[in-house]
Amino acid sequence: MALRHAVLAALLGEELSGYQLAKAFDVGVANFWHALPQQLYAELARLEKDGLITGREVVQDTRPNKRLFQVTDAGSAELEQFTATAAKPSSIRDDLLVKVQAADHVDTGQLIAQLAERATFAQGKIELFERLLHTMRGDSTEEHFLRHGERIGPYLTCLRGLAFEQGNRDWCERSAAVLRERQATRVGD
Amino acid sequence: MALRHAVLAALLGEELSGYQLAKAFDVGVANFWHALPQQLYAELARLEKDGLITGREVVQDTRPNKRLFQVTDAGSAELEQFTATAAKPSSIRDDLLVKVQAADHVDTGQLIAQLAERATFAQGKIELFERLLHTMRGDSTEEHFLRHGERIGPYLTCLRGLAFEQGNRDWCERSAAVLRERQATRVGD
DNA sequence: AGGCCCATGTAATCTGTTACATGATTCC
DNA sequence: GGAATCATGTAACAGATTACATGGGCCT
Repeated sequence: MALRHAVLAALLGEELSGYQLAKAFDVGVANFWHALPQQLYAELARLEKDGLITGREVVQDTRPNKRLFQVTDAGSAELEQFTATAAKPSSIRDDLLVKVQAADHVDTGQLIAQLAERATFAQGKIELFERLLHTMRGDSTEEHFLRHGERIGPYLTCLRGLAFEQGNRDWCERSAAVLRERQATRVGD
Repeated sequence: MALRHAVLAALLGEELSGYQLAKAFDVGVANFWHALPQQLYAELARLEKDGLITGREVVQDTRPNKRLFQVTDAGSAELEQFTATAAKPSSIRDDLLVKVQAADHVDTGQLIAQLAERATFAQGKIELFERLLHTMRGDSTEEHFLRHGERIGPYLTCLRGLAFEQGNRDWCERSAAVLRERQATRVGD
């Protein structure tokens, strides 16, 4: 039941609509959790029913109306309690790693192509995260912002996302290079 | 349907029983995928039914009998095909990140404690992965092993696992330090 | 005219987790 | 004597993904 808490955490600083939340939880941005729009709309309905968030309708003329949600006191308390319970460690679950595990038994060309593609994707996220970090800290240095900034939670999670994608990029490039070199060696044997 | 392929990839090099697989996919070891024993037994049954693996009974007197599974030609072909399809990027999904996202609104002491605990856990995995890597490459250097070793797939995925846990450890320590310093600052204000 | 963005959902299916069940052997 | 390890599952439930549905406005 952690999506529940992820949504609460996302709504802490700002009122958001389901649609805006969906963008924040999308693969392109999600720096601390990932979920699809359908899950989010369902979760928002449940959270509202349970009184942990409240929604207010915002009428728009040029676009469809939307509902903005904010966390209630009960929601805050729920998050507080969640934080107090032990977290189980997260683990990797990645299609690409499965393919690399089988690297010695499958088509190397395909694998190298996919590693290159993933490295590019990771690079894109790295640049996005760097922009986000810069926006959050404004003109301060990171050091100063982390000491004196008002809201550092999102900054810290974004730092983790950044390091994760740097890890992905570096590992993809290294693995692709290794596989390429072995291809060349085999030909030369 | 990637658990299916993760199991096939794990069985590529060696015959394993459900129990042995379960240990390999456990949180403590899993370097490229994670799954519980129940999932694995179910998946093995399905894979065997579909002819992608075959099992053979091994009778033991001092321990319960076990079934060892190996990948069939059809299983290999399935993996090959899986490798050819595009992989969707993996994303982070971690309770601890959710808590840090809410760092500015929840009990800081609790959070610091959990970050410290996670850092210790990560350190344990780092040491485990380092031992595993050393075992796999034997007396060769990493460079030499990756160029000329026979089976490098598991080595590469283990490298990713290692980097991931180093990232976890470093981030946990950094975040805990930041939160601790802010606590101190607040008291001193 | 075609495609993307805003905005919200329902329904069916697939995957993953939690709880439960059994029973012998080895280690402390 | 009690805990951990070996060894294999079933059943119920929770969570996530895929497919489908709707409809106006904006951009090229």
